[in-house]
Amino acid sequence: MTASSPTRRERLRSATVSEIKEGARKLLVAGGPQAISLRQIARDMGMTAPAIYRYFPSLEALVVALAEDLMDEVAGEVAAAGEAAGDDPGRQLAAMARGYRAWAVANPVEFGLVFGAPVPGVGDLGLECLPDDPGADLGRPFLAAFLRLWQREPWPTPPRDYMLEHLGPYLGPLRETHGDLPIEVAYTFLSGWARLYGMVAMEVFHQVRWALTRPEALFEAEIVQFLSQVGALPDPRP
Amino acid sequence: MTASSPTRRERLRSATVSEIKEGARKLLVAGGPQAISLRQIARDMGMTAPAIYRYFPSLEALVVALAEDLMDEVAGEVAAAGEAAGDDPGRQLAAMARGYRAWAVANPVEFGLVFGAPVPGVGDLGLECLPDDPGADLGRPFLAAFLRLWQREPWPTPPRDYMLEHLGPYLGPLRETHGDLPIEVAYTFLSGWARLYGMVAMEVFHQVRWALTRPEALFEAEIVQFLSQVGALPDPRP
DNA sequence: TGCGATAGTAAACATCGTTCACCTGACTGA
DNA sequence: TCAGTCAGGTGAACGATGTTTACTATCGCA
Repeated sequence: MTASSPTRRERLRSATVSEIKEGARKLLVAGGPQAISLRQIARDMGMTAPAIYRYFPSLEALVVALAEDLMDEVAGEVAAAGEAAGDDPGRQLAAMARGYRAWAVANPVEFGLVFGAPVPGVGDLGLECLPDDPGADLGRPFLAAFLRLWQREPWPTPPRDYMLEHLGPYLGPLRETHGDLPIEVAYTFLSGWARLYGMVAMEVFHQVRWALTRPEALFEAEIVQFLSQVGALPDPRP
Repeated sequence: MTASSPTRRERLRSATVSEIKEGARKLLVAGGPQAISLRQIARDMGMTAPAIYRYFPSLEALVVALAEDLMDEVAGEVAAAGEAAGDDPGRQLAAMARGYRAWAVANPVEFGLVFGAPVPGVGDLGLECLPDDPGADLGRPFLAAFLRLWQREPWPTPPRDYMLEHLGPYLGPLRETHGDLPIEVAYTFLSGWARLYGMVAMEVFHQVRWALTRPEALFEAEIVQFLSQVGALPDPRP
């Protein structure tokens, strides 16, 4: 009576859970994480605040659940963008990077909740630090594309010995799920992810406005530069 | 009677202002931005909450002032690290990057307040989007080091025409204070800053734990890689 | 010495998360 | 069919918050 056919009660319950999370997101978007208020959500739903405690043990737990949903949402959009880009791993990488930025720019407050400073008790409890981290779902398609690209034709990287010594011992979580991952691919993936994350967070968090009025221009230039660096584009230099 | 000799009242006042901000920072570190409470600060100071309104018009204003102080602090430490690194601009860049990361790792919550998701009303009011942004003080020494490095010997970049067309029109704020800045330097600076910011934010915000147990290792590898890319290190490749 | 700005207090208001006691209505087992 | 269990919801209450208002005392300058 659990998975096969959800009983009527379970359907109503999950609908209410969704409505609560929708209300929380609306408040989040309108006024930031601080503006998420149980009482306001309940008012919007025509309920009273204590009723929400039948569905979430605390406000914090609700925010954690919302953050997990948002992580799933962005991971889904990124993966979809990659799949819609055809079979070439280079194009897939570009499409996924653009999809990630597009989601972030379209949902800046949500981005801050999921990818920003961990709200005390949220980031440390909800998103644990182990291999089944929700972040892994986001990284996986990037990793797969890098791997296919590498198998087709390797690109220049720092010397293998250096990476094996300085990076290898700390790739534990990554190697548990991808045991056969060449360290060159792991390095390039991590380096590229940091560049992507940095570029997007910088734009969404307003950290670059003092120097650049159109961050998307730099983003596109970096995509071209990075892809040519991993041999996925004709070298853009003359 | 303003600048020359601060009157006794002014001295006491600025001491109280500092004490308030110290209390705010203590609460920030202990429990995140949400934990900054006027009443708690006042209690710790042996006062009542409304007294603080003689010094700050609102809690938000206090947080903004604290954030500005923190930005000054990190900018000062970064600049000091650069100056302590001698005359070579490559060494200066490495020292400043390490100094930035060191401050962030030592003060993660403060980093989140200054470089994380803009608290609604804080990031948008306090850190305006124009050339006198406090972020500029942080970027300036990096920019200067890049410029000296470029004047000594240029490094390979994307083609000048591409950058002039796609990036040039949006460098307004940067060019107002550095009119003669070669666009290659501007691009390298922005790209490098995004990489540095991304690497540090990723570590401090716990966005990479699922793949890497020791982010500092990747950070150091990236410093080597980047510096060799701009010709500030012997190429680490065999 | 007197006066005015300054710093501080106490009380109050609206809001918040959370807990408790209570109620009600739907589903279930005999 | 009927009794009973329990999920879902309410209302009141507690302690905490930011903020405003009215009031008071004290410091420092003329």
